[in-house]
Amino acid sequence: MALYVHSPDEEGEWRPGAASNWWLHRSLEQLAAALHAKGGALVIRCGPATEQLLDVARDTGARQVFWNRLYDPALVARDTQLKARLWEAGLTCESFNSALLFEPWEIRTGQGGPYRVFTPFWRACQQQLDALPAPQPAPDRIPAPSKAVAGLGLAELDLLPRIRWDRGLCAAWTPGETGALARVETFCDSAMDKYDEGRNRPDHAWSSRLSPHLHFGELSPRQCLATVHNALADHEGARKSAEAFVRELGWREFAHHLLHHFPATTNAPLDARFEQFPWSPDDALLRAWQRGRTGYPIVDAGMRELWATGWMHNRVRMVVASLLTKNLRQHWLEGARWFWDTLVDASLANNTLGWQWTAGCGADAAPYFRIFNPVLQAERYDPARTYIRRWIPEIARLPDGYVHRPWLAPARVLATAGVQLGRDYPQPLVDFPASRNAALSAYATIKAPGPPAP
DNA sequence: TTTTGAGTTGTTCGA
DNA sequence: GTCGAACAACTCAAA
Repeated sequence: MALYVHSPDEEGEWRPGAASNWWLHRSLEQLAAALHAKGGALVIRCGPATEQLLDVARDTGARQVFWNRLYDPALVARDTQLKARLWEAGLTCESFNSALLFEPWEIRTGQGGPYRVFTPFWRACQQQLDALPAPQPAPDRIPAPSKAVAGLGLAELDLLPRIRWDRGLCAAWTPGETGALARVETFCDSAMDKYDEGRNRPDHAWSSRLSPHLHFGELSPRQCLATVHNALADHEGARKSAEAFVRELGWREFAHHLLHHFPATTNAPLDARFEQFPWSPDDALLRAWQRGRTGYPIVDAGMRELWATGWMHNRVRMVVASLLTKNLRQHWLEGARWFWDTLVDASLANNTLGWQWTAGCGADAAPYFRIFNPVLQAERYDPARTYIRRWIPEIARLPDGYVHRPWLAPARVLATAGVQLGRDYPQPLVDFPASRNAALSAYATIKAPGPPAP
């Protein structure tokens, strides 16, 4: 018998957000249907996991409990206690790794410690990739519970939004294992061979979009690996792109490695000097960024894509995060919390790594001068302006030369395109060169102090 | 212990 | 337009 226990209170401050809940509902719906089709059933419960599990075990007479491990710090603590309580109650427990290629504690430096830099971490992983066991096929039949077990209806979990803001999500995604397998097949067939370059292009569907499926366990990274290897046999020319794709799986591993070894980084910078960083909290700036009204088209396009579909292209994530933390000087946690609520692939490990990396306070020594120029990034990665025009229709009629920087358009051009800056589309919230220099100065204030005074 | 090479994804400036 | 250098110095990981 399969059991899902809904217990967001046990996830503390980082309980799943609205977009994650939408996905979860759809995914559970699919899972229940898939189990039913094989003769089984999904029992849904709500409440503290330990009590619910003990209760279900009493009802069913179950002797053994199996699950796949989770890695968010609050859930590790919960599941450790859970396992002890179940053993005390006479149940046999066994947990497995399905979510990751390697357990976060398995990969160690020569000194036995955790890695803080991706490249050596990934080199160490690569030496063990070939030894990974191949994924096993799912069973054909799943036995039904021997007697009826009380459970909730999915709707009782109250996961779907009350007002229908989820239409864009419905159109963009197919949650569930079937959708996940279809996505990975489509990716291998149509985009994998150009992934090395294509993954940077928000104007095309050339990234894998597997992140929410991976996050919800509908697909495992070992399955991804196996599928990619099979596809490689067909066209050898894609080797470089396949490596790039597998390396992205490696980043996911690295994020979990860091979260395991530095669990406080969900809320505090890994680089302690950043405790002193002169952030400049401003609700109006934050809100404009959230709503896609910064005046920088590539940023606003990304924020609107996120709001509409629950997802944003990774290249654009970096650009919007750089603008928020560096040019607008808003705390990276504000960005992390917004992503947490709006992303269907919100993952504590990946979200924490991404935001700390962009803010410069994370694991890799991100050089202080890495501040994305939203105009250059837009021209490089949205050369035909299709991404901007799709998400910012109010400036779509501007000629190519001004779509990425409407504030430079002469009055006559704006008038012809029917755009009045400040009314139809905002002026930039900040001047890029000035805010860039201000950010560089702010970084200088927290640089390593000189030698200690005598 | 010391040394050495290197570090996801960038931008700007000047030749 | 293109290209290479500069942008600080530091920390990490391995030899």
